[in-house]
Amino acid sequence: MTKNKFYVTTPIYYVNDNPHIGHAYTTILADVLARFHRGMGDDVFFLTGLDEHGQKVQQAAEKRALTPQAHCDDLAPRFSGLWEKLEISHDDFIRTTEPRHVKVVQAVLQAVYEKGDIYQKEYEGLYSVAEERFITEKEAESGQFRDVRRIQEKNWFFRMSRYQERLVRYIEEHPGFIRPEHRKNEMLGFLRQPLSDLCISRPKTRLNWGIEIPFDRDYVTYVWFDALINYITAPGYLADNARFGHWWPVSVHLIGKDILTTHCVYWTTMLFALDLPLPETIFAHGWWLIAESKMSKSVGNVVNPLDLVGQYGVDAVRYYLMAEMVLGADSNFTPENFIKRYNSDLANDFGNLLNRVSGLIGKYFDSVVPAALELSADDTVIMGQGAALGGRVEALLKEYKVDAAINEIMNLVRAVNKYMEVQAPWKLAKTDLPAAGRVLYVATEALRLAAVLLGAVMPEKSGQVLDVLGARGTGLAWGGLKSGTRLTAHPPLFPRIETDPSRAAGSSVKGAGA
RNA sequence: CGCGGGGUGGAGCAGCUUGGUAGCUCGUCAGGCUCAUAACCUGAAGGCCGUUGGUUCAAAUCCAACCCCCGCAACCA
Repeated sequence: MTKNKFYVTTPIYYVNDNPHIGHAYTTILADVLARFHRGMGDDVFFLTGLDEHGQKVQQAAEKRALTPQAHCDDLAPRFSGLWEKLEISHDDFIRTTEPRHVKVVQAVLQAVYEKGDIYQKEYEGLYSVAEERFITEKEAESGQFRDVRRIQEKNWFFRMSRYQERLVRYIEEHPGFIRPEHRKNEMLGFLRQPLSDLCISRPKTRLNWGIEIPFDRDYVTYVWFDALINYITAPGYLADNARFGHWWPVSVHLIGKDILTTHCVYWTTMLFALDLPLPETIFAHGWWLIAESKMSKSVGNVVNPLDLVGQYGVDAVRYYLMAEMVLGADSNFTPENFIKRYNSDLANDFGNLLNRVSGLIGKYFDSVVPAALELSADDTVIMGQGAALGGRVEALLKEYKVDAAINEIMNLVRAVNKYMEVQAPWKLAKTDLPAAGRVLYVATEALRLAAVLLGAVMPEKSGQVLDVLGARGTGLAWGGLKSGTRLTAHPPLFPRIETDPSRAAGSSVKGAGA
């Protein structure tokens, strides 16, 4: 069996930003894909990190009377800490101020310069001091930019226009390159206009918190040839050829739809200039729309999904974000919606199923997993569904249909609940104990498979289920659950969130499995 | 005519490529079961598949026009 490699990235986030649901969503998505691929036995490299240069960082640092580096060092843990809390399993966390990155950026600039793809010219345009960038006429008209002035400045430009035709051809010849499909069309539409060259520098007089351009010490490079390069720095470009060759090209860059052009045009033409293969896939997901509560302004209850982590656990939030959003489309977040999904999927279907089987095995088999000899036709149906699940989930994930993959797993859980109802092992136990044991084995084994697959989405809760079943580390083949294993006691996996105040008051959830 | 995506029972989605009983989850109503976290299972109600024409024996599915929503049009996940 050959190991496939899977290299996944998130964008590097701007260190000055406050981490929010968007950062978290992209990163959790990357984590789920990484964990799924690890589970399938693939060789995985999962990269995330921080963009630490730029004027905003410089200004913020000045305000705090810190060096920019000290400022970054102080802010970086806001992200790395959140990732720890969200159970993110990245393999590398790159910061653009690290020497390994600075080296690569300078080498890349030098190489592209020598190739003739970087040149200097006088640029005149409208500049927004507040936004730290040149803006278009149209943007200026919008009136959304403060401190707009027309300035002239010599800068270095990347000859991006040169690669336009080649890029269009590449996109057309590689259907899976830009996803979802409509984003590809968007890019092709964008590329119908002539592409101009990309300004990649800032004079140090205006900005010095950046990477110095090796062939002109009066300038630093500005964002593109800094930030985007991180995707090749981390896997070892120019530092470790064997390692880099193993990982590159990246399997998928996960991005928000707002930075589509950056990745599909700027980054890819940079790669052309470097004679490197393009990413296999650039996937742009949608945004979470946080519904403003029109009805209860007085309460001011705009809930950030991340706030729910403390209350209901990181796994529940990860599950919700992954199951609810159709990848690529926008989604609405509401607390009501979250509670609905939590209760119906996690508490009622999944968590409760664990209670059902562990309770019955406790009652009739002294908590020892019974044997399953000679499966009936009904048993075989469940077994077949369970055994096929891994393949189905894998196929859906290859299409980036995370919500559908999760639904597929939940379908097995629902089927097992139904199977239990039909077989009624609590009745069988009174007349035919081995038959009851057989049913309970089949149900529990199917639950185990669901838990293994859900491990990518809910690492902690999945682990808890597998611990109860004494099956941690088992795989996707039917039969991972061993007869004779003693189940351990456990509290309800996902206690219901009680929304009916008449019930919420006094009724505490009784500890099951005890 | 700038380019593109979409309009499917109360909500969110699938189906459209390769026309032929409109499917899933949630919600609602009724029943069943009683092992379980008032959970689980079954059944029902609810859709002229944006509008109008066309092709066809037959269209949510193909074609045309129109209406509405959204995205992109050089850097906020």
